[in-house]
Amino acid sequence: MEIIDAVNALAALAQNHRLAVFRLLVASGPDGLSAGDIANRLGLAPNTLTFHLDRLRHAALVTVQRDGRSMIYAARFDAMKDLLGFLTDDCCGGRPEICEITRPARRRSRKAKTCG
Amino acid sequence: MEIIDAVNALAALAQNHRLAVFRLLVASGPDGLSAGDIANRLGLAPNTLTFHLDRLRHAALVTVQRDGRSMIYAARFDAMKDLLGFLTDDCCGGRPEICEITRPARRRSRKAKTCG
DNA sequence: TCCATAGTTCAACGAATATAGAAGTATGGT
DNA sequence: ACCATACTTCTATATTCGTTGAACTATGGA
Repeated sequence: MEIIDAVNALAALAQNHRLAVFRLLVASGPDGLSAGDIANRLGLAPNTLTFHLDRLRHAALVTVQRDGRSMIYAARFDAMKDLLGFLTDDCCGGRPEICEITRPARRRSRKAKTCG
Repeated sequence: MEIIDAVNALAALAQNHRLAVFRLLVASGPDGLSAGDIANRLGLAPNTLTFHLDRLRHAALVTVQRDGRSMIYAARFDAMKDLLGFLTDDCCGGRPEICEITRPARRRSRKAKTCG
């Protein structure tokens, strides 16, 4: 991942509505949601939502797919993973004992693969 | 972490110079770097750099400390960790078998706490 | 074909952003 | 006290961003 891609992804997420949309899609899993569902849940005007979904799409953070009259949007988990990895690249360069960043918080047991 | 905090942090990182600064600080570890060092390495004008460092500081992503005439900036690893966690909260809600996001790639062994 | 539904595109506007130049503040050395 | 160094603050400006209202496209049903 190049820095320009990371900046685009971060800029796409750096807005309250877009971040809410993306998190909603992340929580919804690979099946995604229709634009209408997203608009209803977040209380956004359809054209405003299109604007934000476009930004997420151009940043490669979501995919779209038509289903009848609906457009189904879904989070791109691979892109998300790339971004998180990029942010922590070369962390503490050479002093790994300091860096605990990518350890994703509450891992309560090996069986409970929490996603958070 | 509230969504507003996440948006602020993401917005702070969503700019090529700021992302470069932050990654440089992340790679430099807890000792940080002086503003002058950062400016030299990244080729930024001092006032421009101050502007960007301010944004990172207000987003709680870096700390500052005076050392003689120099200002020493360092990454806040705790804030970074919080942000990454927030992005993946409730991931795939209820279907953890799908979600591999927060698994930070190469974890070669439990002893080698790689930072990437 | 006619119409409703589901989204998208376009134009306009106020607000926020990034940068540069100039001036200002604080520390250290002589 | 004087000066240089190291940053910061102030002012101005061009650019980008987010929202709205209106018009437009595409699909599905009667």
